[in-house]
Amino acid sequence: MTERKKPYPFDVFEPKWQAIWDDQKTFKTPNPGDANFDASKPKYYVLDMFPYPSGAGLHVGHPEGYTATDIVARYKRMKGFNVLHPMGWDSFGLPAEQYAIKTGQHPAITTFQNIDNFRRQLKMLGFSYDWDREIATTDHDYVRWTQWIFLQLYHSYYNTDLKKARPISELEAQGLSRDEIDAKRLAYVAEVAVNWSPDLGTVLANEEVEEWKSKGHTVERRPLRQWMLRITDYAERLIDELEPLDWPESIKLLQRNWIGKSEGAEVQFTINGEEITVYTTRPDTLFGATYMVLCPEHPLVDTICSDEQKAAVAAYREECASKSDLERTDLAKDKSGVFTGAYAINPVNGNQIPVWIADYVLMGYGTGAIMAVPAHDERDFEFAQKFNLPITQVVQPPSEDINWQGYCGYEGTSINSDFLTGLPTPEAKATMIQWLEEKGKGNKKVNYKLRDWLFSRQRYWGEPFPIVWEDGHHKAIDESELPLLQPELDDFAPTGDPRGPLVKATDWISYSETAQRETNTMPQWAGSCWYYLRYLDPHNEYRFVDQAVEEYWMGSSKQAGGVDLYVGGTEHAVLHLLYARFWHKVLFDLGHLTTNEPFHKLVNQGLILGEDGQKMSKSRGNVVNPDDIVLEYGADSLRLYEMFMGPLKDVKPWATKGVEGISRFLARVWRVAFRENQEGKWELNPKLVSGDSAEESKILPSRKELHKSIKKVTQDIEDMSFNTAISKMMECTNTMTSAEQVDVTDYATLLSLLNPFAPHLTEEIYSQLRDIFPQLPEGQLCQHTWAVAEEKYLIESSVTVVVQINGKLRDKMEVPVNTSKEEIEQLALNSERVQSFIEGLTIRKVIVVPGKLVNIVAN
RNA sequence: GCCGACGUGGCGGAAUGGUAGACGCGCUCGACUCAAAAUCGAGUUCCAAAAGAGUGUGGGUUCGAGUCCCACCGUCGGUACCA
Repeated sequence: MTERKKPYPFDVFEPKWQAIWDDQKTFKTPNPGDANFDASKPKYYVLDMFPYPSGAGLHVGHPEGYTATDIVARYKRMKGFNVLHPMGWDSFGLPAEQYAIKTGQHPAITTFQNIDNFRRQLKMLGFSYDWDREIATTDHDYVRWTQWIFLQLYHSYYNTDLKKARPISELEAQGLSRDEIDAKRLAYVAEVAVNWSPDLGTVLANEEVEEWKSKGHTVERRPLRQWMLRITDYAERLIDELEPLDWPESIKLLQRNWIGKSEGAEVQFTINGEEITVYTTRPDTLFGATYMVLCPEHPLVDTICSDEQKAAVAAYREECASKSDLERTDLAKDKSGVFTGAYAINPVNGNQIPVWIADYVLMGYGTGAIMAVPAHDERDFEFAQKFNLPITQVVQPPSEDINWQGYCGYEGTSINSDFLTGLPTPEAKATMIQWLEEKGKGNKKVNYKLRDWLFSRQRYWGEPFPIVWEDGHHKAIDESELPLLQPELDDFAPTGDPRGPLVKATDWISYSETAQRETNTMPQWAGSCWYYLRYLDPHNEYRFVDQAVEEYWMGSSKQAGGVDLYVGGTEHAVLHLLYARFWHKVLFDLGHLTTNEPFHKLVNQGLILGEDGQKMSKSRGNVVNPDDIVLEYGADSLRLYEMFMGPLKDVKPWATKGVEGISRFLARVWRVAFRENQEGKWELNPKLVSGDSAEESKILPSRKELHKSIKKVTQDIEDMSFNTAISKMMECTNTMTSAEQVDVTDYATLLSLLNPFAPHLTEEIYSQLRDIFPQLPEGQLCQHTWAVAEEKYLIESSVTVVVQINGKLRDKMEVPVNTSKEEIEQLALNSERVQSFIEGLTIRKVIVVPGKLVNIVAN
């Protein structure tokens, strides 16, 4: 790359201002109780999703959201808010651990190096974070409180009457047994089928399986004893309390679908005198239940299976057990199953129906058993066809055109259904539920797709559980023993032992003569579940966050949720945002927090694609490195370009030519203030004037444009429509560029509008101008008050009114602002062009929109 | 399959139901220069221009539709036997 002259000297002043902000702690935010805290100002908490500090460094996607929040943060400060704008690191994670295994280097070392690199890159972009609040989830001090929160979960249960978490001590007081209590904890142990990767030596979340498989790792299904968090108890609240939040409707929907609420009934069938419960959303179709299906893992399978079918059933169960969730769904097209030899009695008509097992019924949802109604369920229909099972129609579709066979989901009228016959579906459902409840054969039931959260991992680089095992029972260690750090290990490699690599630390494991430590660690989600709370009070040694501080930053009497603005990618629409909401609610229930929701307003930035319109990836070779862009065009150009590309939430392709355009714009802003002299030095542009040297007529066009810009930019920032704000500032700059004179205060005001977007350039120009024009207000622009548009400069004396004939544009005319409707109509009709078009036509109607247009309807 | 978002110049994108294409990129021409770069100025939806056409397609509502309604097509994202 050849070194060419910079269009303006960003390479000199950008590092200079970054150093000033660092040294003077310009963006340090005091807490309530701190010396220079101003309680009269309203608060505003702007949060970014903190990054995982990968070895690859910052991606251009990071500065997109981070610039948006930085603009808002700087704007709100100028508007007179106490602004909290922190940054930190989500620094536990599998990649660091894999790298450690490969190189033998401790993951803490690479993690710290990566954090240093990320911090350098973020500072290079001039974000106004309060770096004194920086945290990393791997900090010992942070781990301590993550573990403390886990203990809050461990020591709580969900009280279904109060619909909130309550301390376990309440159950102890009720005299419940140890096992009964353990079965109610929000953090509990269960034997579950997991995705185990022998070569990674850990279980993986369902959504991680694909990724690691593609990297050549093997993943298998096996039952393991795991820590679980009882998020399902919160399913209802996680749906209901989403409602008042200012989130994109599509994200709310995504969460609702993920939680998957459905309303129906549980129905008791009997097999050989034993009761078995099924769940259905269509109790009105009970008369059409012609067979029953249990999932292969159902506990009743062994007891009901007939001798003749034992071998076949056992073979089928084995086949299913070896399949992963993924393989099971891959084979979704083709139904498989085996007859158990048993028959169930349908409670509504006493019919004997065959009981099958099939893998299209899942253990984890409902009761793991279904009544099959092949006439009105697509899957049951397929299955019944394949195995020649009877099909009985019990719902008449709403229209003759609809084929009832296997057609599901419609509501119609019950037929062939005894006491339900003739009833429309909603009434039939209600009637059936009432009948079941009266006979003690079933009840109304709400079900959720959401499963409990599998919370353990078999990794080294994660928070250890503050738990020990004694006599086969788990128990919490004391809070005073926190943080419980991982032992030092030279070898982190997986052993194949499903307890994880920590089993190698024999000294560490041994807690006492009789007790041993839990060797599982927490998933990466743990740290990201509450980091926004630790920012509030990051150095507190006594509490995870001080109560008064938490109440100030998170509390609000008017809105739901504490963080005023949260910006991040859609990839976290469900998991992170659901997990964080869950933890927040538990802490709220236990009295530790003031709001029941963490994030009031959520905005998702859109993905930035490569120049080729494809997703950026190393293999495609279309990755843009922010370091390169900053070197060539400067940080302000990168910031501005990413905001100018298009609406924040849209997916949009990168174009380096576009960065050049933005760089030209910033150079134009610079050249309103400075011009190059003979020696190539920048000197004051003589068009900048003040006081007596200003000629009203020469400075007025710029001033008018400026005030329009103030209005537009203010509104656009409020709407987070940054691209249009920038185009308005471009227009204003263009006006000043071509003006003969510009009043220096007008120009300074433009700089203050641009300051949140391009902080380095604007501070540099302003500080230089203040040396020449001492009448300008003191201090950095970012500490000034946001400009207010003056009405007198917004008023125009005349407007362009367009004249349409039958909706087609035919003429334009310039009229004084206050011209009456009647006058405008007359002027339009008198226009020569209009005359030529309406010649020979009859005018039917004339519509006049004052100040805008005239539409003449004629034929 | 289902759910959601989106379809506007050569490109990124603007448009409270009221002048479609702001602003920027690219391109063309001009000024400056020995020359180039940079910069500044003019132009740039299509058609040679007038007329006309034009916001994925077809209908509808309206004096007037990119915008509202119905149907369809396409692209992207999420989800996947949830009974």
